Amino acid sequence: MKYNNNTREEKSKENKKRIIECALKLISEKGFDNVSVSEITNSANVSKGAFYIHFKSKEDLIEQQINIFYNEFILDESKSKYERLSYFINESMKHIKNAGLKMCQEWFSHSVKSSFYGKSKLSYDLKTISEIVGIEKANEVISVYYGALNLWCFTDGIYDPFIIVNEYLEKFKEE
Amino acid sequence: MKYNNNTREEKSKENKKRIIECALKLISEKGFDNVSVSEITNSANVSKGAFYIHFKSKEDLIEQQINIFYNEFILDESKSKYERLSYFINESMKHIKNAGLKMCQEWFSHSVKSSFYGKSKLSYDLKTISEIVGIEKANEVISVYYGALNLWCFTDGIYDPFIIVNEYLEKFKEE
Amino acid sequence: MKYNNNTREEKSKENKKRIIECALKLISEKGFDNVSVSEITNSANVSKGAFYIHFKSKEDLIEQQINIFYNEFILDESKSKYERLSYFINESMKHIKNAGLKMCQEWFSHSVKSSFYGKSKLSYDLKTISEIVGIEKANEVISVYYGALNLWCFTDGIYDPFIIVNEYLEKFKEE
Amino acid sequence: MKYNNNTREEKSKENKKRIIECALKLISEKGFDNVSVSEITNSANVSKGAFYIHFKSKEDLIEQQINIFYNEFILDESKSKYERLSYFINESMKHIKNAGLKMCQEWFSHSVKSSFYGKSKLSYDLKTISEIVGIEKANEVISVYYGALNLWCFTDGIYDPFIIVNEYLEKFKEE
DNA sequence: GATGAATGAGCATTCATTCAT
DNA sequence: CATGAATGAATGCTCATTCAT
Repeated sequence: MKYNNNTREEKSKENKKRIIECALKLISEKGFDNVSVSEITNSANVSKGAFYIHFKSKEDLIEQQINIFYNEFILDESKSKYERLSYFINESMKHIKNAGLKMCQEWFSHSVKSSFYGKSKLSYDLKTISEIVGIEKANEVISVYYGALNLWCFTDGIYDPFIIVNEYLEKFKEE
Repeated sequence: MKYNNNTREEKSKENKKRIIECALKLISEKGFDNVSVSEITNSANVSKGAFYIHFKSKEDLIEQQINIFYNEFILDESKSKYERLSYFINESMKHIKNAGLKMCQEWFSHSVKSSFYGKSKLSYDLKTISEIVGIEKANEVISVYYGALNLWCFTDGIYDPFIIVNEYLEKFKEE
Repeated sequence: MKYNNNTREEKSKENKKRIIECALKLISEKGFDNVSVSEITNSANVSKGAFYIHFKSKEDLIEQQINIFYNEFILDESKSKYERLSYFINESMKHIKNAGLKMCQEWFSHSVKSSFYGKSKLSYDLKTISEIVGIEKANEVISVYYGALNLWCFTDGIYDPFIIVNEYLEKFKEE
Repeated sequence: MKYNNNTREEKSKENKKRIIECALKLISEKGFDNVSVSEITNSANVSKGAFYIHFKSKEDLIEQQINIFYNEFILDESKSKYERLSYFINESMKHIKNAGLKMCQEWFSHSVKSSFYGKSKLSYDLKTISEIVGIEKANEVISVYYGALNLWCFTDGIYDPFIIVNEYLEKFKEE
């Protein structure tokens, strides 16, 4: 009985995982609004009903997943201000670039309208960066960081956010 | 005869104007995707068909209007680098803030996915700012500028883009 | 479990059957282009969405049904050329007359524009008749056969295709 | 005044002529149902209203024009039965082939549903052919003739109606 | 006669969500 | 938990026709 249950639970988790994987793949290819629940469930080889077992709604999926951008970085307090700032932002950006241009565009497009999700990453970034450079400078750093990502998205990948951000970060070297 | 013609044309133009006004109002309240053509025409008191006399499609409306963010500024060459940069960016931002937070969010959301429209503003901004501070610094300035607007959008208006950008621009005072 | 499944499946099949029945009835009364999906689903007492579970599109319905005119006949090789030809064509015509004048008109109207579906019946007829009378005569036989059906359609049923065709077929008696 | 009137009338007639020409061109390219009144008037460089001065409805246009297939042939009584039959049918078919495959498909598609127009050509053909070969044989001749045209339409022009019909007509040579 | 903006019913199709099985 | 048929409101868009000018 327990064994069966475990199997069931595992299958269920696998289903959810597969739904998420397929959904993210499709969303990053076509954009959230242009992917239907049917497409997701077909591609994940589960029923439409299964989707609604794991997610309250289609929105819920993206809201659960958008945290892909919101990740924990362990900051080593022994490093210099510049090193920590650079580490945090570069790691974050690697993470974002990894998810792909389309996914980042999707994230901007979505977050900009629905402040809640933008906020969850934003407030984490703000908190982390504030701890390093103080609250006054944090807004500017965030601006450059988000602005560079924007440029990357706007130009369909032509502008490299790493270059812009790291050039800007240079000025924290001296401090 | 000519007069009559004018009246007809004028009525048509008024209709188009009213459609645009109502559309922008609704879009800035609810977001482009959440406003239907029916809603727009109902609110503008014209028939659905009338919409398609003036706009090729629903997309066409926003694409015609989104240029609101793309504005020409004549820069006074006698001023200092800082003054010109500050003037250009602050005037642009005024323009954008005037259109409203929702409209700016809509613009980000739309532009980030369809590089074409983003590009038309972006390339103009880039060209103008490059002329003032040189191409190397322009990317960073744009990053801060767009990033600050982003922050404004992300936080539903809590963060003031003017403060962030102008604080950043201070460093061009000395140059 | 199996039983339940059957019930569900059966209901679904019944729905599809009812949609087809109602659609054919309406189409034969008003013509394909003058029947909307709404009319069909209303008359079949199902939702509009249900239609699209069973058919990819409105066109798909007629394309699935038009095969009513394309039927397999087993030809007894021991019979004479005339007997086999007569049997094949008369059985085909019975089949077509059964579907009704309007349906046949619909079929002509549809097939004549979209060669694909006309072709599927045509190529089958051609192949079968060629096997009996040889390829040279087959075109003429087909012409008479299709022409007689045309006459039937053109005259809203006044001309009897059986008479025309069978009179023509007489000449194969001697061969 | 009179002169002006004439000019006006002439212009009006030219307009109608141009509308018809453009309409037939478009219809023969795209099919009656797929050509809108707008397309016709745009292509003819007249206003939409002008269309409705000359034609009661869109249907009215095709109904006025479909007579392209219904043409008078003067038959020389001194010729043989075969010669007259061959002349009449071949001239008719030339006429039809001239109008184009699409137009003929359109004619079949339209006539088959609306017996009236089909009948006008049909009854003329029937009358003429009856006068040559007698009423008993006329149906068969018409069947072959219409059937061959059908084959031509069904196969998108692959089957040559002239060959089929003329081969069939051979048998009237002896008579 | 000519214009063309305006109409608005109508269309095919989509899709997030539900729920009986 | 899982299924997938069913729902039906909603959507963007078309287009024959009208009519004030």
